Amino acid sequence: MSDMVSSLEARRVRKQPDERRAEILAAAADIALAEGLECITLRAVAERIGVRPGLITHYYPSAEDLVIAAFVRAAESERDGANPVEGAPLARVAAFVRDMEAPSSDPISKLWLNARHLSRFIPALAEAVHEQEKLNVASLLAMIEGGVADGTFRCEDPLAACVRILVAIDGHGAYVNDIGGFIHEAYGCFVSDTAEWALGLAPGALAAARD
Amino acid sequence: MSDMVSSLEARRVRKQPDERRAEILAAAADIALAEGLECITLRAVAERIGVRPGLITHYYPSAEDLVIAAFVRAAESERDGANPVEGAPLARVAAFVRDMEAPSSDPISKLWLNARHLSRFIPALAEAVHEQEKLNVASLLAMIEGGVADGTFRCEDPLAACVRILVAIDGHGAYVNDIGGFIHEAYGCFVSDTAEWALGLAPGALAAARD
DNA sequence: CGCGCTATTGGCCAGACGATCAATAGGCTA
DNA sequence: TAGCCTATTGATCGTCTGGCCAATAGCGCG
Repeated sequence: MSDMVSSLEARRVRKQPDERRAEILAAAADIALAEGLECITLRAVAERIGVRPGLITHYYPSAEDLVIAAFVRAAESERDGANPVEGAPLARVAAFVRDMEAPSSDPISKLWLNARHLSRFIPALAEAVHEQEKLNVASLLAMIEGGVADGTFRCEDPLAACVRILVAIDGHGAYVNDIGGFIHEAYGCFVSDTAEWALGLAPGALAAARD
Repeated sequence: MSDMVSSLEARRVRKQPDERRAEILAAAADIALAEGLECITLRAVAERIGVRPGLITHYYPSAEDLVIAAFVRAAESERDGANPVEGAPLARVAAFVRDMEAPSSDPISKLWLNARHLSRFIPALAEAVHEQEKLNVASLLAMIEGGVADGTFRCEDPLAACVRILVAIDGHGAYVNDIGGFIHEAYGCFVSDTAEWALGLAPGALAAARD
């Protein structure tokens, strides 16, 4: 037990560039979700994976690029992770809306709020946000069009309904950092209510679809 | 012309503490609206009013307190500035909604987005945001209740309608830093549409109320 | 008119940030 | 097993931040 994984680990580990790059990006994405994009510093990322700050600069010469890449990765993994492609349109939208309103979505809500604000100062991040937005639109729009085709949803303009639901999600997410609960229960189910309104469903139809 | 207002102004001006405090707060609020809360630094505020950074610390020993005070002041001045107490409820809500959707509200939208995100790291700011929220609710709720009383609006729960409209405003404002226009016109009039839905108005009723 | 109170200054500190570069050492290959 | 390529380090720089404190000078009062 002379050289176990001691607390003062100083052993230098050499990895393949691709692997190291992926490791750095994963660490940065973790920080983005858990602590915020502003906390993605050379030193914070380096410490998390047990290397020296200079190495982060070596793989990401511009720290700003790492921040943007971390946001993209976090947003992508979130979209891929919780979007079941199976099931009826009503059930899929109901599940999507439920997830968005659930506390489990707080980290991703915080990330989007974070990225939307930071886009003010980082134009390249604004572009990445816009790109991820379009992907979210495509994902939700597909669900809606499926429901319109089989008569479940009743709306003239599926894209308009999609936009309304996504904006509602951002409105809901804007309060993710608030203290205490909100003033009224209408906040907690704002996304559901808006979705029902936008999709021409009866009030409570989405809540009922969650068996 | 030996000593005009030269570019290298070094003359020391002595003011009353109250006056100086107000001057500092006003400068900080200006920065908050124009550049963002993160740009309220001792040096930035000092330079704007032609004093040395140390003086800002003298009046605001905690720079964080100045940031919070600047947000409160900017939010208050905005609420006081554009809320006509006269007119019919329909006209007042229509004007309020129109203002929120207009590009002229971009600075205040950016400020709220900014404050909501920064609340994640500054608990005291989160409290201030919550306080300003309650004031906004009270202001809008009064308008709505007036319209419900005279039969203009048809909604069972005025507070629920108020909450829905305010959340819609935040959803709309979340895109204030986006590049290019949005994908669909449903975004541009999301607040109007949501307000009509929440208040039991016919689609287009608010737009029509803007003579 | 001159004195004293205090608003204001100048200087300085420690800490965190991104970035750069020569020196080092890990691990594959011959 | 010896050696080379390069991934990784350590050290250092310049800049920004908030915060502190003694010294200075503006302005009102006597």
